[in-house]
Amino acid sequence: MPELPEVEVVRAGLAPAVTGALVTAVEVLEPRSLRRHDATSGAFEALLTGVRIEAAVRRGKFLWMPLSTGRALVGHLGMSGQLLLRTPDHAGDDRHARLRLQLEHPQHGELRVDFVDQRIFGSMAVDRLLPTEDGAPGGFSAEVTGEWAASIPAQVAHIARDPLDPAFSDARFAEALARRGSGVKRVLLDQGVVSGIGNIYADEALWAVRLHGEQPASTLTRRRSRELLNAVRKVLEKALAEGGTSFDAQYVNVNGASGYFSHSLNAYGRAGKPCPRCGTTMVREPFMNRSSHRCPRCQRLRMSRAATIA
DNA sequence: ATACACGCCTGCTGGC
DNA sequence: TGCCAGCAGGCGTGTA
Repeated sequence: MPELPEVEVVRAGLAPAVTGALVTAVEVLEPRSLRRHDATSGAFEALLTGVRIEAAVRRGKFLWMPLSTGRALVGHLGMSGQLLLRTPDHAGDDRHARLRLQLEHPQHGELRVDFVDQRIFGSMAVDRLLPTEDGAPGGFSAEVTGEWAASIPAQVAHIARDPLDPAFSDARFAEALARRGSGVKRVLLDQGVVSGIGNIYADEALWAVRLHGEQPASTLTRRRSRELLNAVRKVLEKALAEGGTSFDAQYVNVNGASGYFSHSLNAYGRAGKPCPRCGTTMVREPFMNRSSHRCPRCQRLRMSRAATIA
């Protein structure tokens, strides 16, 4: 399941191929992948055909491509989504191909972008762009000039900035933790507080700072919340560095899911295995219809402000 | 406002 | 061998 690092790898791979490209044809193979497209503004195909792509931008796990029309093509990969850059005549396993864009790029010629999504949790949509509240760029991209620069798709506007965004406010993150009575892992997964973190990197960051995911967020001292945020950044950057090395710049097989297996994970998926730090057998526990992974010795629930003990 | 349950989805795995 | 429950889990929506 792609989280921030995987989506950034997709964005970075896509950007050079789609920036400046003209959409020449659109094929909708699976209408359910357009669940988040508001058809009252026009049909998906019609809003894209003949339109130029200006850039590839990302905030958290959301990815969008500003268009010459002033709108944006927004994508979320969900659990199993991929955006694959292919040659126009690519043939192969198309069982899970949901959407297909034919592009004409001034330098690279004809290209094809396939939205492939086995579970159909992901989606694509053409959405309108709104100005950002703080006037800062809406998300991360290499290109920073254009009408779209300080804007965000309507359906992404409620998502907080991610921890790698220069405009992310560390102070507001700390305040949000201090206000919440729920477990710190829930808060990490709340995309309205901080975006880009999913189950895997939440578990990894919590392990790194020896925190129990059910530790009430409000019991963390400022110092502890700072340590947690630093750990989150470190985990995301490490994954990004590892995931970003394995794709070909020309024809990117931008695979959000496969990158995970090359990462060295300390907590996620390690139930029954020794904690890399202390050797204690790690456990898996039910959490919000999924699982949490932790070391029962390093990551204990602490009473009150004792959460400061590392 | 915050918190939590639920539905959406497919394919793989393990138990009986 | 075949069937089915369980699991993977982000996000929008609905309810309290």
